[in-house]
Amino acid sequence: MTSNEAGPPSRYHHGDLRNALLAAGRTLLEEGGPTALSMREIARRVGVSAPAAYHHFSGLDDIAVALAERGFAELAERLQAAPSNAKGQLAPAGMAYVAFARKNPGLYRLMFGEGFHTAFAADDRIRSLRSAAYEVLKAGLSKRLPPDEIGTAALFLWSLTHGLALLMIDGQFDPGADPDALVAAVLRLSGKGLPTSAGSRDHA
Amino acid sequence: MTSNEAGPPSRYHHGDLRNALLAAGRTLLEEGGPTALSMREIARRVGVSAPAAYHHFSGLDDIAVALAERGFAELAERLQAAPSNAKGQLAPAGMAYVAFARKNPGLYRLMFGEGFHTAFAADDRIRSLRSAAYEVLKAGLSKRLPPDEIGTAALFLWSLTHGLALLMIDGQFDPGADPDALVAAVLRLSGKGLPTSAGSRDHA
DNA sequence: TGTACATCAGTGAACGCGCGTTCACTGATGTAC
DNA sequence: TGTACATCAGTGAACGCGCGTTCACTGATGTAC
Repeated sequence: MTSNEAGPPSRYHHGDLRNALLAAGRTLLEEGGPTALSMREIARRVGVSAPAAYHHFSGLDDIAVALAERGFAELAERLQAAPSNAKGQLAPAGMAYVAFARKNPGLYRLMFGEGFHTAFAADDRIRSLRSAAYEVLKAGLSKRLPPDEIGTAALFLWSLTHGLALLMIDGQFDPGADPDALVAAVLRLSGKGLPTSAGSRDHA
Repeated sequence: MTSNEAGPPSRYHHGDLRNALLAAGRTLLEEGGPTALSMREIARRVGVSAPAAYHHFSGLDDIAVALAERGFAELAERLQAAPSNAKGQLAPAGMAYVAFARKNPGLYRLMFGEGFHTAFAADDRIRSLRSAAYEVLKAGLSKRLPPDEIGTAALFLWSLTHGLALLMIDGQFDPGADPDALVAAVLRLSGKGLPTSAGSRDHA
């Protein structure tokens, strides 16, 4: 008789309202993007009055921050899990990055859009999760590049994956029959472009 | 005594309200991004009642479309004016692209965000201006690449510039003391990455 | 085991806001004669 | 050159909406004795 079984449909005390609100927020995000995020709609979906949410979050910003935190944590995890880090290959990390954005377009837009930018910048956990994700990128690069080129190369790679992800998410081009193959092909160009394989070293 | 001199501050008939509304809309866009775009606020800034705007636009979407049209026209123009097209170099076009976005961040977000996506997709002029801009990119590539690789390469280049532009616009990283130099450095990596200079051809 | 009570987690009603849009209107303009 | 009138481009008031948030409240829970 714990409170997290698939329990009685309505109780006065919800039992796990905080998580339920976050789940609803996330769904809402995927349905209508960051601008659709709304206190009242989230509460409505959970079947609870809007003021109830204030027992768990200080306001809408607070919910957005919590959602973004989870998003950055998941993104960092996916990047770390990608095989790229081990072998110094970049494409797998890039694929994982774009795949995350494509699977969670609303969340991704929340994380990187300007809407809650100031709120996110003030949140320590988000800041550290963000930089953790970025470090994964850089770690992959450190196996191929001299230290002083890593910063630029990381920004290059981030720009490419971020841009590609957003273009796809926003439906800015026709991805054709096999979007994954297209992503792979585009990312492959980045690999060729990085100095390790771009110069004469491959052929020396 | 034409109506577009720096004339009497208030007349009943404005004289050039349509353009004034668009100008105000653009300013608003730069101040608060696409979500700040509002019929009432635009009218307020021009010093006119909100319903007056309906004599010139069918609604807010219509204003957004008109603003985006101008944006795409300007972007296409800047890309065409970049020296890249002539010499087959890509960096100048990339620089011009990112520069446009950085100079008009609100407009750029309007153009490529999801907010008015359906409205834009239904607009013929926007569609053709968009593809005109894209053709400039492809034209530059056609001088360096076999035809069957151009599609992927163009998407690569677009992703890179789009991503870099948005990361900068949204303040997602610290651009350091010389942002332009950073942009140039990042774009340079893309040049090295494209097959023309990436393989052994440079060294054969 | 039973009861008093503090605490926690909900509720409905309400406030004030800004928005897009519609309406019936009026003032200004320009054209026909 | 003067006047009637159609047309155009504004106006203020109003509708209905959804929002974030606050308030005073009540129902449920769990702990001390």
